[in-house]
Amino acid sequence: MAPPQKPLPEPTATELEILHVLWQLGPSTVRQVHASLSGHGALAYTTVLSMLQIMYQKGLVSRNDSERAHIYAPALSKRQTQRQILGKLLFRVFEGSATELVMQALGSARPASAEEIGKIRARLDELEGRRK
Amino acid sequence: MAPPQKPLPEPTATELEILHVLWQLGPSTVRQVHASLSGHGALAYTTVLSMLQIMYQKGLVSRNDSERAHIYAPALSKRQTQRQILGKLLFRVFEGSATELVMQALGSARPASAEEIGKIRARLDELEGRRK
DNA sequence: ATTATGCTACTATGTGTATAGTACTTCTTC
DNA sequence: GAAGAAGTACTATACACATAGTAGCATAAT
Repeated sequence: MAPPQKPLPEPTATELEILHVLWQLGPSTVRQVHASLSGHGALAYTTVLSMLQIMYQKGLVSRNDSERAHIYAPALSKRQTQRQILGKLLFRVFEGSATELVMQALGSARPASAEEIGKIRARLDELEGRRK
Repeated sequence: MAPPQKPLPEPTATELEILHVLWQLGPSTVRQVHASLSGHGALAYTTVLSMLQIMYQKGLVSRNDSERAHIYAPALSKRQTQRQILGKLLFRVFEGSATELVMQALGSARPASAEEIGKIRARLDELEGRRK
């Protein structure tokens, strides 16, 4: 079956775990993903296989089946995925107010080192510069 | 049945829509929620009822059934809920990096007015002050 | 009092998620 | 070439979500 051209659903929590592996390792086989995921209450090999098949159907990953062991790769970059999810969240949870989102993020989550704060400031400067 | 004392699950997308209504209107009957929700492809009255019953079981809303028409109220404030969701998201999607989250939020979503940016800066100052 | 109205409880269905097993196929290695 | 290993496809199950209908009870209206 050819990769469907649907509007790419949001990955679920488990799917995200798998995607994180793929972003880190690059294109990988089921076995590699499974190995990288094995730790605590690890998933069965066939479960990872099933997940990747489902994700392929959804279009969340692409796959190369020219070799015996198919090789899966993320359809979208980590950045792109993060943006997509954040975009949805923005409306679902924050009624579209990016500022509220950022303020909450800076309030609840441990904010970051001084250096990190600097990076955020730089970004703000950039935004203002572009805007003015 | 008494309100269960479980660890409060994350509200789903539909549940959030209902919560937004409750946050806006304050404690409300099913009818009020349903009315406030009716617009586009509105839900049936009984669907809203069912949702609220489920949400009550989950502990997402409290309810006062002293009157004939039960009155539902959010269990957590909007702020609290937003934080909870953001906290989970932080790990699911951003591997715990609050800075990454904020940067992405400032990059993708329309960033906010100059005034809003000021608010964010103020928050950063606060954080630095506290930390140094 | 009888009817009509409004409200909740209970039940139901279709779809998605998470999880995994079985069976079939294809290499690889004696 | 027979046997074992490794891989995928297909099937299955249990639970959650979204949606809504029906029945039964309580209140209100005549």
